[in-house]
Amino acid sequence: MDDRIGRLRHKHHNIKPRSAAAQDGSNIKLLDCDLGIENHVTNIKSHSAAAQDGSNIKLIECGLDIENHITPEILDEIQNVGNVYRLSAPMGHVDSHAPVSSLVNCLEASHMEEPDIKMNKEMSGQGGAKDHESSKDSSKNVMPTDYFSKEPTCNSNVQKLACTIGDVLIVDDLFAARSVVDKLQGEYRHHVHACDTEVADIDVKKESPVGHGRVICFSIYCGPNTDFGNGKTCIWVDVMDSNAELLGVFKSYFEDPSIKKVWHNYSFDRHVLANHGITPAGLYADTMQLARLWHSGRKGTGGSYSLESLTSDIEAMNGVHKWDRKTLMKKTSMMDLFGTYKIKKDGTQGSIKFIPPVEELQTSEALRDKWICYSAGDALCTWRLWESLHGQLSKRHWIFQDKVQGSMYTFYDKYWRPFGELLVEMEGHGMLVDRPYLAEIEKVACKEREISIQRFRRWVGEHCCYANYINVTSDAQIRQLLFGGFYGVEMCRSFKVPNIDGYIEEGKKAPLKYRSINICGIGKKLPCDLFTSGGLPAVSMQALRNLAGKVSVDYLTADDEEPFIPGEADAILTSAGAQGSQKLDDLHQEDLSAYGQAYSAFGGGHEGKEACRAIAALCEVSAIDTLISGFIQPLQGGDIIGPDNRVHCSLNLNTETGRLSARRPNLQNQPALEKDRYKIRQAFVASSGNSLIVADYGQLELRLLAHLANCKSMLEAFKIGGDFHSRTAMNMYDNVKKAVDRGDVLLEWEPKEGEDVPPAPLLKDVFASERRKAKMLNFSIAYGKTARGLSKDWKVSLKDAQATVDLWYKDRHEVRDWQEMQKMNARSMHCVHTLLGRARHFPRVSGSEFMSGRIERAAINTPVQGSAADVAMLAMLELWRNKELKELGWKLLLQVHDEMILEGPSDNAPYAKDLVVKAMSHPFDGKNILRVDLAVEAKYAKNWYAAK
DNA sequence: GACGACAGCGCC
DNA sequence: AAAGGGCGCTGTCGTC
Repeated sequence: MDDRIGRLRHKHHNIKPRSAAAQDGSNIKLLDCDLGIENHVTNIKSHSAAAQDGSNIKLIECGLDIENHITPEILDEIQNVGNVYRLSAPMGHVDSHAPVSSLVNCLEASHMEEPDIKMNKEMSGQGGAKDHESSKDSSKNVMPTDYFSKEPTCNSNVQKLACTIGDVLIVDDLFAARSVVDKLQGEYRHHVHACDTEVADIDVKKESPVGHGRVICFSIYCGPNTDFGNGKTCIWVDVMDSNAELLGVFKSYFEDPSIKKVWHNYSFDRHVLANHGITPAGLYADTMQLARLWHSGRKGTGGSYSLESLTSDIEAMNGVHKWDRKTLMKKTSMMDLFGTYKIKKDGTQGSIKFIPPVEELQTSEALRDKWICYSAGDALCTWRLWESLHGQLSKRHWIFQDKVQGSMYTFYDKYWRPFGELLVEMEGHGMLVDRPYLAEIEKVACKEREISIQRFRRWVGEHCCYANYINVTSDAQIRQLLFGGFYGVEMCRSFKVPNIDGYIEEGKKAPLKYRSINICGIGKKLPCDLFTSGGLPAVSMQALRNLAGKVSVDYLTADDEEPFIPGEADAILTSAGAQGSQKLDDLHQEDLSAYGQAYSAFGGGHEGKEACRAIAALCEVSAIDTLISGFIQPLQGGDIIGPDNRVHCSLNLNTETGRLSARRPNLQNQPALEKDRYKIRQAFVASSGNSLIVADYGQLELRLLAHLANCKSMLEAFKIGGDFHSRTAMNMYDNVKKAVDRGDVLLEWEPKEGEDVPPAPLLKDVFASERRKAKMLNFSIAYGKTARGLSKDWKVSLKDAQATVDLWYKDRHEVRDWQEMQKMNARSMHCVHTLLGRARHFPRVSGSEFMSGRIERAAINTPVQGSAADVAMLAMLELWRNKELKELGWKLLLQVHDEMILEGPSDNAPYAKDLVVKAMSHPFDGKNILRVDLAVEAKYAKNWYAAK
């Protein structure tokens, strides 16, 4: 216990006499955030006076409507004291789950530097030489709190490194290596060890460290109270070239599970070490994930989660001991240390910096010392960052189920540390991809794409002489063609395009690689109701569909080729059959309502139809294009395919809500079944003798919303089971309910033995539009979608949309109350919490009570999405730890938020599937503590498509 | 040629 | 003024 606790105790004594005066039963709670002690006080005035006398008390009012208990004058007084925080909740939610307890993290958080108000996305910029995980590591990036960055950059300023060469024990022979390992595994085995590697032969922007990258050196630091000779505390080991065998000496050390190792972005180092046959064990902490837990929203601050960025953030390093902070140095980026300007031909200094290859840094006589300091500094910085975040997270209460379960560091130990280990294993396994299949599919897709392009060009040719030059994947060119002359788009504009047929410009003798063409508007004012954020007419799929209508491109008339539908015969019947009949309708009935807005803009008739068909062809092109360039091609690319023919994406805990994200490639956005016209998911297969189990949660987020809001109607609907959206529709519309009550329609129907036709029509058929709306609302409401947005989507008036929204809330008022409460939390505490007690912090809006709608929507969505992420994580840990599944040979490969994919032997797949379902539906240490059941559906098959 | 902004789109 | 949360990736185009 440090003196901080002592001070707080003292404060607590100050309060006590006053709280004793609290007699009238009013329910105001005082919660000392740092200690979690609750008092009941009524005498607000004396309490606030206590605060004024210099003590640092936080008053929290919770579980009731504060205005009923405190007069405005008193409120003013309290708020003038400073350091007063309050939370109020609507009446009727006194007992609620998150509020009382989950304040604590908010209070901690409110002392932190707030992110910039803009919630702009971090671009996918990649960091230094080795940061596998995205970490903005730009040398241009100067953070507001970065007082180190005032130092001169570049050149040989070794002092500014975290350590000097004199601190570093350089290990480059067997004798030294063995003696160091002896100390690490002997004398210092109980220390916390920070480790870091430097890696060559990898392009972190493209390649996975699984199967790529070679360790050329590594560094270890295990605290200041060590001595590896002559007072040296840092270890740096050269394992390049002739020293490669030294790595083997450290194998037992890295694999020793009893030695507590801290890494910054463990995933990367672990995979690279695995390339050398070393399987690190003893993960004690990953400072990158600690930092995410500490504060999930650093994206907008100008910094991110790179070691450099975190160690230069005074708030992140706040937990470092005082004696250490004096000498605290941030990690300096490679660019600052080793970047040099290119010299142009004329001898002047260029403006582009470049960094020599890491091998050169390590071997160059001039740079080697600096390189060693840099590398050793990484371990040192990681250690200090761990120390700081450990200290800070240890002081934050972890509250789950209204009880303090420990600190947020406890949370890390219990969940995110093992989860981190699990994720790394999953990355290591990867998914097997059937590349020949993809190649086949690509041919067909390209052919279909070409047909649609020709269709479109044929039509364009009637309006523009450069039809063959137009780049159909250029938004700007399409916009120019369709909207030139209207909506603020100039009439004509020139574009630089590849000179495909050798056009020779005036005055030139030979054709140039590029030429410019002049694209003018088609001269008809097309209606436009979608615009980009920049105010220009949108040419997105949605916008083009509005113009084209539902007409589809008919390949048979365009070409003698049969349309290609890959896959099994039964699947063809379901998907192609439906589309086929749609086409026939269009042809035979001449249903003009199928044509979109372009029809009348072109005066109807043949012209109008042709315009619609052409724009539909363009839609087709863009749809096929995204499949080819986004999925089919990259999955075949050598960049991401490992030596084992498997794809090893990286799985990151880098989201605001605690969901996972996947990168290089993103396996979480593979086309879904309905839209997967080429069945890309069939390319993800199990290896020989194995199957995939794909297990899905049913309506996970909605179930959590029902739980969190304690919504009677929703809980009831889930309890009864069946089609949730149909039930929603029934509860929204009286006429639907009556029809159901009368037995005219069925809510849902499970065919029983000997039945093949339902005894009455189904709700989803009879009241299709009602159910569609209900379904849409079910998803939208949790995201905070407004009536305004719905009115746009549904093309109805704001009033009508609002009325429909109100219908949804009719029997779900608890949801509305709960959402209001989350918004209030966000407003007053600047944070909200998930089921497991993780916090998400929101930026303060300076000098104004105004809270942007975006923050409010995030506030109501985060507990839902984040809690679902918590449940998914718990489920994964259950699956991972399940002894039976392990013995049967099943491994987790991928998670797609509410879907788990495992691979294992086909012969026990049916049994394993049941184990998976059981584990997932009871993710809380084998139990389900929620107010709702967790529905899980699972299948097994040889590939991802078939198992869905 | 590299980089970043923008638009757009895939998933849950 | 805009008004659905959370991601990653690809393409184009302007700029340096």
